[in-house]
Amino acid sequence: MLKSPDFLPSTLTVASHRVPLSAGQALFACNAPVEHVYWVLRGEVVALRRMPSGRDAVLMRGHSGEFFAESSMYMPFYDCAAVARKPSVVLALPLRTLRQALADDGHFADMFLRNVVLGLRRQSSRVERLRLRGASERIQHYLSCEASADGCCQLDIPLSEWALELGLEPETLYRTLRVLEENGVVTRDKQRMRLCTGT
Amino acid sequence: MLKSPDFLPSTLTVASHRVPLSAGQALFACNAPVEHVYWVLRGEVVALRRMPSGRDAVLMRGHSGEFFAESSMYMPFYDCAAVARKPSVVLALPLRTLRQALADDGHFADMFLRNVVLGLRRQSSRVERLRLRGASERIQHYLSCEASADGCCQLDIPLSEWALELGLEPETLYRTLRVLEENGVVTRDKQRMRLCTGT
DNA sequence: CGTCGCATTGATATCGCTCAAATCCGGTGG
DNA sequence: CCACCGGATTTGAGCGATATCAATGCGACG
Repeated sequence: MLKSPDFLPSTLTVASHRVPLSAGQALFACNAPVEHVYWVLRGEVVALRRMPSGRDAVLMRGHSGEFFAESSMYMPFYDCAAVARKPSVVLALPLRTLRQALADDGHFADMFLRNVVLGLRRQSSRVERLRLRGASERIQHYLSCEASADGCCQLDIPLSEWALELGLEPETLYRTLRVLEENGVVTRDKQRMRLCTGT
Repeated sequence: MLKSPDFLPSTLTVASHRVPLSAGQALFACNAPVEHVYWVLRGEVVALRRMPSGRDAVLMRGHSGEFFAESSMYMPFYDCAAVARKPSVVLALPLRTLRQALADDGHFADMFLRNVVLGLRRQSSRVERLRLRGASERIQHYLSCEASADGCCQLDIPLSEWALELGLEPETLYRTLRVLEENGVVTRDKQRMRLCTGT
């Protein structure tokens, strides 16, 4: 689980260092200079912005096996803070070395771009999903987008987590799922969903 | 308005071609081979997936001055269709030439990555905003994120469009904005907003 | 002057959130 | 093997925020 991505060039591997984080611990502060891009080895890290109301808005989220804070790599200073949500370990990649590697190593540049591009795809899909009104629309959008070739969708998270992903409360998800099943729109076996074809 | 991005290398400019689209016209079909990445010169293009229910789910949206379908550049076939929502003009960049340019032209590769990365940032910010419950929270999140250094926010779109961006109905936006003004949380002059600091 | 799109306000219906309680299920320890 | 526990899952009841429907004002533009 603590493996670096296999496409990292040796220059980056050598220059990087691991940062263990306990739950709640800060990775970087707002207004700090951007000096690293991170790869999440384990756990979960979130980018937070303090809103005038005093509440913290989550801007971004990084899970195991994802880059984190790569969207700040073109800015001099962070405009948000980052803290670990769970006990985590991240790999800190120095920005200078990263830029050099992107320029020198075509294969790495391609893989890096690929990661960012796929992340963009995922986020865009989420945006459109969250824009939908109604729980059942969001559920169907998700299943339609994330289903494999056979039309099934194996969730590896509890439904209560899925609810958050969909921007719903767990109770609403349970209820709506039930209705969709009754109407034959989806079939379900534990955490294996299937969106049924038809009208 | 129909200007290509200025960082396009000449090889791409030469190899590209403009595609005018009427409202509702298809740009590419699902399962078609991925042969281009697009730059939206004018209008709006959306990526659609037909849901089993028969409805179309919007996966992605491209506006003027944005790349479109770049997230498919690592896939052999499109898994969604694309159609213009308004009369539009897009610049079609051949994928082969694009890849070559990314490999050969470091500056272009950097600018391209920059575009994708900033797009990712924008989408991530939107995701977290749409996750917020309540119209006023979303409004404040937006203003807090998009405000310039002086804390002001000049909207270049009608409020009704802003409402869609926020995942709200226009009426709700008008009303909530009114309440926020009355409470002194925001000041407003036509389409110039300002989020007031304080509790 | 008429029309059209945007902005605004009112009244009402609806949907999802909240609080609450019961059940299920996997894991743990006796 | 069984009792127990905590988290996940269900289901119920009621409330509040937002969508929806409707009507009016308003400014741009032909």
